[in-house]
Amino acid sequence: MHQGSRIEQREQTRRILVRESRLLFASRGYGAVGLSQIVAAAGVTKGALYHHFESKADLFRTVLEQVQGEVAETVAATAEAQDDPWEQLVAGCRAFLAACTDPDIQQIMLIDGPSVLGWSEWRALDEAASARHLAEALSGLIEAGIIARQPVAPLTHLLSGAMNEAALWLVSSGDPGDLDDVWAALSRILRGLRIE
Amino acid sequence: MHQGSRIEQREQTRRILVRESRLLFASRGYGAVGLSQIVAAAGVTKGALYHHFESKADLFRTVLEQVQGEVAETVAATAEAQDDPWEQLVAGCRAFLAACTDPDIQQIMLIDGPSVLGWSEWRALDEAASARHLAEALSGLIEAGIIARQPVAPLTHLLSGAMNEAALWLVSSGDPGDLDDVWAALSRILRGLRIE
DNA sequence: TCCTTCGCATACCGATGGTATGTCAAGCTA
DNA sequence: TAGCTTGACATACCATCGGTATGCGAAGGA
Repeated sequence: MHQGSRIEQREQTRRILVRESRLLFASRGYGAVGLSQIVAAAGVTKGALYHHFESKADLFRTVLEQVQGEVAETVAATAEAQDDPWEQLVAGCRAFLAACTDPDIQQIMLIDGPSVLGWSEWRALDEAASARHLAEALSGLIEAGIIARQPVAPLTHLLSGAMNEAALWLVSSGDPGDLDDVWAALSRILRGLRIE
Repeated sequence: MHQGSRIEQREQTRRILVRESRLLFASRGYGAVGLSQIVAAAGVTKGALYHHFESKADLFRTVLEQVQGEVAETVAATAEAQDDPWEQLVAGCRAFLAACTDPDIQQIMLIDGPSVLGWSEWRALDEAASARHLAEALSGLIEAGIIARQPVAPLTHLLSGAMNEAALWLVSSGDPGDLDDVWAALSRILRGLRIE
């Protein structure tokens, strides 16, 4: 069991706690998961958990940051594969929508996140991970004269909220064909932003 | 204390429980409110609470339905004051945005709702209260040839999610002038839906 | 007037998140 | 390498939580 140096052991324990709690939070929801289940799945005790995290919510925050980081990375990579700034926005939105079509990611990032951490803190984390890129893309397009000059923050949140809710609906609807319909509608909205 | 007939007394106790728990849920959030605080504020005991509701989540559901009902009523009344179907949509969206710019309503309807009841149940309640009207308005405008023919459900959720998130941001931003900016951006999106 | 019903209070329960303390190995020091 | 310190946990414990079982007294039908 115990092997490796202290910092290696420390990081491994922490990684296992994050990994197992992420699985549990995703599958059953934050409220329905007890610390006892988490530490049992991780093969440690509550002492270890509270040695690494200061509360159950703090552990959840770490998990949420990890999930948001992965989503943001995927979206950024997809967007950067495009050359044209407009195509970057479109590809990024499409990638975000696709990434959020994962029940585990939804449960942590969209459903429990705001309730557990409070909306303002959730917003700050989302801002740092994803929304900032969207806002930058939009303001770039404004500077380039592609879309009408306007404050970016409201538009960012309108689009972000639209995609979040649409992704949640997509999963609950069950019909995979709905993804095309959602994307068609979102594309129409995005296209409507362009100066004719 | 005890006065009136049995059904009057019953309904009064129930109303007080809903009213007080609504205040607490709104101000502190579902998770941070204990049943002991609720029954203390209502001047009853847990026995009374569990005589009327089968769980804490069940009580919250009743509160949520009340909040959603009030919002839906306000929105519907505002929309119906307009004659033109397009103006009804615009006025309804504006009224919804304004109604959701209330921290108490947000905490219950937008933040805790999906987490406490699960997203699918929250969606069903929202559908029954508000989203159905939005969907009907949109499909009416499609039939009238005002906006492009397309599946209504995706568009409904995109717009609904956009307004929810925008309302949350509005409150956190603090600047009341942002409401105009959000409305301008939302108006642009709505206008973009029209067939040119 | 008796008796049933029912709205609610009281008393209690297991489980939960959180804490205080104990323990033993890793790693520095001499 | 003996001894000491640090730190990564485990163990034991606690207050409070949501939830339940039971008791009780008034309302309302017989």
